[in-house]
Amino acid sequence: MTEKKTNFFDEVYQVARLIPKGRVTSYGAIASYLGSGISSRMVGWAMNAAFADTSVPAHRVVNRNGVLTGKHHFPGENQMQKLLESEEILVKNDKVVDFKVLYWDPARELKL
DNA sequence: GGTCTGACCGGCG
DNA sequence: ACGCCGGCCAGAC
Repeated sequence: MTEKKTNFFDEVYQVARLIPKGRVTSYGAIASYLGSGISSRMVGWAMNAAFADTSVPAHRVVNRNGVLTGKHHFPGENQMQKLLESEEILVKNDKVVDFKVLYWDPARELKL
């Protein structure tokens, strides 16, 4: 099989790009949407490379608590928050305000 | 070439 | 309620 084997990295990028503006999602949500053969940790690791890609809004991906866990990886400590605020997403104490409201679940939105 | 960590999550004690 | 551990894949030392 010359097919690419589980390049879940690309899959994560695709889903991340599908995140609507002003919305956020979690690593586990993407992992769950991609199905078995992937865990949240891998999403984060994939995001590490995705964050280097401006085409991938990695700043819209947060953890289950809605906390900007990966903000420390951005070029600026407040870079991630700045990007979120730029999209009308309020961030307080490194946490997304109304996270559950802005939460965008691919397994729910893309399922239909 | 083996081991460990890594932006997490969920279950179990 | 809190703490620890296991799990999934891949890259780095």
